[in-house]
Order: sequence, then C-alpha cells, then structure tokens
Amino acid sequence: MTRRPKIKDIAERLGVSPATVSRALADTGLVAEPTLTRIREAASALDYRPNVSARNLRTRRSMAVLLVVRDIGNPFYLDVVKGVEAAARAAGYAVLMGNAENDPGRESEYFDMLRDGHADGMILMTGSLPSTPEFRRRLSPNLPVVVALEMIEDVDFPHVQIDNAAAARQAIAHLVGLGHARIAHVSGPVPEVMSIRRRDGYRAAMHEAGLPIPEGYEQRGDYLLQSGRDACRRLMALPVPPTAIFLANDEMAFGAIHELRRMGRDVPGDVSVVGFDDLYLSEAFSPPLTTVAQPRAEIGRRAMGMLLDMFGGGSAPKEPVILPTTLKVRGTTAAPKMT
Amino acid sequence: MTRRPKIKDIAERLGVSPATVSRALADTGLVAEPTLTRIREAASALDYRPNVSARNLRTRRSMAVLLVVRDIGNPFYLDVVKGVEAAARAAGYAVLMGNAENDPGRESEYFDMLRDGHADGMILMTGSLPSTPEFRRRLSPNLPVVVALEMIEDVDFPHVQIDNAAAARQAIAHLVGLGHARIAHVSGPVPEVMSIRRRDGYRAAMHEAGLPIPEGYEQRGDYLLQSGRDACRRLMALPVPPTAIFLANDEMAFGAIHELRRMGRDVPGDVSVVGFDDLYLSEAFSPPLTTVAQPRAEIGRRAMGMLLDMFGGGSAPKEPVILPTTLKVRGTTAAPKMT
DNA sequence: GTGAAAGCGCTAACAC
DNA sequence: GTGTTAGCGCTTTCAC
Repeated sequence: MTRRPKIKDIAERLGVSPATVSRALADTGLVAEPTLTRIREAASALDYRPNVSARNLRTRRSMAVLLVVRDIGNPFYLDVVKGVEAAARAAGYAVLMGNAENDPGRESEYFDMLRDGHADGMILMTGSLPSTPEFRRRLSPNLPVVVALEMIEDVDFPHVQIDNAAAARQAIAHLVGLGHARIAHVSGPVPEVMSIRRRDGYRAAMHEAGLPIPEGYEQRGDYLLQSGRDACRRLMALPVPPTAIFLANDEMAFGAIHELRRMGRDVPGDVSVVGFDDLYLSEAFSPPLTTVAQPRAEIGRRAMGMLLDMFGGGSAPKEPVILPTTLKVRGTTAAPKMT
Repeated sequence: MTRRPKIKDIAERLGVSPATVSRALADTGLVAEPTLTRIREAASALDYRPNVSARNLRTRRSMAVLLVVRDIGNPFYLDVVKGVEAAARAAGYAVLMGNAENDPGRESEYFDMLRDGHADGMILMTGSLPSTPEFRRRLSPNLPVVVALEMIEDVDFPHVQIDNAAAARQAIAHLVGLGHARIAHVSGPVPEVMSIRRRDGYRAAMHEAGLPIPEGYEQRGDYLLQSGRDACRRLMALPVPPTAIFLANDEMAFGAIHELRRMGRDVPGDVSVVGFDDLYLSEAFSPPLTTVAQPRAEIGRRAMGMLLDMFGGGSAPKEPVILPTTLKVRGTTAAPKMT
C-alpha cells in the first residue's frame, strides 16, 4: 500500500460503509462495539489519517485561527503568541501567523483570509483597521474576531486588554512614593490609543499627587530605542531636568538609560527610570529595569478562549475584558538625591 | 445576495460555464477577451472569493507551510520567523505556527500535520527528531522538509545554518587579539550538536593561539540566564580566574555580566564578555554586548526558498547551506588589565 | 447501529 | 476558447 489510505480503503477492507468508518473515527458514539474496535485497529494498522481539506470542505470549518500582530519581529508579542498557541492547540486549533506591518492593505488581506475559509476566527493585535469606506462596509459586526492587547475604536469586536491608564498611574505612584517630584514622561506615538491612555494615566497621577508637569516634561517617542535616547537628551537639557522618567515602553527605557550613562548620569542614583511591558530580558538588564508588566500570556489565552466561545455559539462580552497589571519594582528606581 | 457567492453563481449570471470562470479567475490565459473582463467584473461586483478548502481538496495543495520552533517564546527565533513569513507571503503561502517545546511527541504531531495536508512543507528549527523506530520508519527521505538554524544528524533533510565552530573561533580570535590569554567558555547544553560545535570552535581557536584551557575553564550551561550567572560564579572562584569569558549565547552572557557586577567586577574593565546570537536588544544592553551575529532573517528566507524550490520539483542541496556570521564588537570587550 | 446517496466548491481532463 | 463531466475525500442527512 503505497498510496495514502482513505476512508473508503478501510471500509472496503472491513466490509462496512464509509459512513460507519467516519463515525467510528470521529468518536460519535454511534458505532457499536464489535465494529468500533475493528475500525480503529484497521485505521491504525493502515496508518490512516483524515485529509483535512476534504473535511474542512465538508464541515465548512478550518479548525484554524489567524493571529495578526503589528510586527512579528517585535519581542513584545512573544508571550501573547505563546498563550494563544497553547490555548489553540489545547482546543485542537492550528494557528496561522499574520504580520500586518502597520499596512492597512495587509490588514484587509487578513480579513479576506478569514472570509476565504483559511481560518474560523481571528485575533487582532494591530491597533487599527483599514479606514476605507469599502472595507468598513464589508465589516459585518458579528465576525469571529477578537482584539487583544491593543484597542480599536469605533468597531465593536470584543476586546481583551489592560487598563493602560491605571497601569501608568501605578508607575507614577511608585515614583512619587520614593519622593520624586520632577517626573517626566516619554510617550508612544500619540495619537495612537494606547499611547494616549498611558500618557493620560501619567497626567492623572501627577495631578492626583499635586505635582506640576512643567513645559517640556512630556516628550513624544515612537516606542523605538532611538526615540528613548533622543527624548532623554531633550529632557536632560531642560533648565530644570527631571529626577525620574516614565517611558511608555521598555525599549525606549533602555535607550534612555543608555543616554543617561553616556552623559555620566547614574541610574538610579541620579535619575530613576520606569518602563512599560516587562520584555523578556528586562529583568536581565543592568540594572534590572523597573517596569509595568502586563499578563501577556494570559491575554493570549483569554483572547483565544473568547474566540472558542464564539465558535461554540456563545456571545462575546460586550464590555472589554480588563486584565490586571503588575508593577515590577527592580533596580532602576530609587529615592531622588537630596537637593 | 446574502449567501456567499460561488463560482456557479458567477457562471449562471453571465451565462458561461463554471470552468470558464475558474480559468478566468486563475489567470490561465485560456479565456478570451470579451469574456475575461466580464467575469472579472462580475467577480468583483459580487465580491467573490474562492473557497480555499474546496480548492485545496481539488488541487491537493494547501499553499501553507509549517514553521516549527523549539520554543515560540524565545526571542531568538523572531528574525527567522520574520524572514520565513516574508518569503512565504511573497510566494503566496500562509505560515502555520508550530511550537515543539522539546517534546518529541509534538514534533511527531507536526509531521502528521504535514501528512494530513495542513501544509505543503515544513521548516524545522528543533534540533532533534523523535527517535522511536516507529517514527523513523515512517520518515520518507524526500519529505518537503528543511532544517534551519539547527542541525539534525543522521537524517538527510536539507539544512540552512551557520558554521558554529568558525563563528566561535572568530569570537576567540577577537579576545586573543585584544591580548587575553585566560579565556573561559560557558557552553550550551552539551551534547546538543550546536553546543558541541561552538565549544569545539573555542577549543580549536585556543589551540591555534597556543593558549591552554586550564581545569575548570569550560563550564556547561543551558542557554538560560541563570546558568550564565552560575557558571560565571564558578569561573571567578577558580584559583586563577579568566580575564575573558565567551558564552554560547547572549542570554547567558547577560547573566554573567550581572554576576560580575554583583561581585564588583567591571565589564569590560576587569573581565571581557562575548556572547552569541545578537538578540534583538543586545545592542541596547549597557554596555552594548559584543557578540556573534547570525543572519537570522536570511536563514529564514533561504529555508523558505529551498522549500519553494522543492515544491517546484527542484532538488534540494545535498550539502548544508552555510551562511556567514559577523562578530559585532561592542562594549563588553577590552584589553585585559596589566598584571 | 449501519448503509446509500448526496454534496461541500472547486479544478482538470477531455471533448468539440 | 468554452462547455461537459467527473471527482478530490470527507461528513451527514435520510432511510431501514
């Protein structure tokens, strides 16, 4: 037997119908005991495996989900992907990889893949959607799509996310608790939603603490290393430079620490630094980075879980699911120097 | 029209046969001009998209590849995945994500997925294969499988990789060039092939330089942070500690630097450190890590390219494809202190 | 509990 | 150049 066996082969060999074989192998409980075992044994003897294309065509399902991120090369997504993968595999789903690269054209392609039957559902971590009317028109509201990690406004897919503003407040509260009064912020690429939320959290916390935000204490970055460097340089060139900097992600925080070192400033001796995300090796940095950790693996698992619920006919939560963040206090924050 | 349109719908609407529609949409060049445009227009008017399951069943191809890594949570794979994804998408292939977690059971599942028609080919980055005779027996030699990044011995799939030994020699030559004579090595989890190769490169380079490898100068790690720390501590406790340490990956190098700092040793003032891999943020470390960079994205692209060749009926190279590495000299290496 | 028959939506032989 | 026909391999009514 060199050709790949199909259901018909087993059926003929055993003198039963293909339907019975299918039922036996699918564990429907509809096949009686003498036959059941014979079929299972024959299948395993022939090393039979069902053809997925045929099954998918017939059942109109693909048993796959599509996971679309902004940039597959960013370590930020590692744990989320891992969480999704684990939950998917546990439920028997395969995971297709999507890389949007901030290109609306690609985002729209992934929606097409969903329609084409490549996947039964999609987890979106792109933070945006194509804005062409043509795309929007097609956008049926009950598509099996879950938005994770990011937020997409004016579209009502279920969301799994963190409270970015609250997380930022945690970070600032920590610095205030240490005695800092001159706290600056380097934001992400405002006006993206996430960047705005984190910045607003910073503003709110400063306000609550009764601290001013002097001119120039809010710098705009783009989440990349170099922008952390640049923003830091501008900050330290101010007439009254900050004693602490809260950056909207870890990567910029690394850039800032670099720049501070280059200028001969000690971290945390002279300036405290707080990041956001808790990347894979942020703990390995020296000194270990103080940062806000999001439960990324859990976000992935939950997103996948919500998709599965939707597949099962359940309705997705109308309100966003908010997961708790944790402030990891490590080595880059300390009390400010006495003045 | 609420139901999803199929080829038949277009055919009926235009009074042509389904076959013609299929041919027109597939750009076979077999459909003449008046009809061709009419079909295209009707398809786009109906917003028609072919059903992939049906097409896959009929063509016996899935237009997908399976990318299997050791641990999807490891940043090490980011660029390779990116390279594979880019090459795959350029060729019209989707990428399925596989996570082996060093579990032979899972590895074998991914081979099953290949057989089931989930994917047309597979890129393996696991460094090992299930060793059960049952699995080995099934292992047809001309499966569409490419091994990338890692090496799998006693199996003849095509490989894309780097010359690990030569790369290690580059690293040691650099240290020797700086004037170091007491150079230690922290290996990966020997007896894995890659760990052995890197260690052998170290040994060869030391030998070439006429330098001894004193008792205890070779420590075994497991590629994780903590093992870098531990190995470093053992190294520095030796009667004559090294002035330079070459670690088999960046993550362990970070651990070692940490430990050195903790012991009050300056890097690179007191001890030089060289890593291997050039992770995403190794350049952002402080000081920036001196390390051996592998062309990971290129490895991914090449692996995908080789698969495509195999799909096209071409034969894969019998000899491994070896890509060049680059030593990135950065801030963690310097001349040894005068004694 | 099992079988017969239909059909998922597409493409590829083969006619003409 | 286009139509006709068959069939990819599976699951699922519907009978009995």
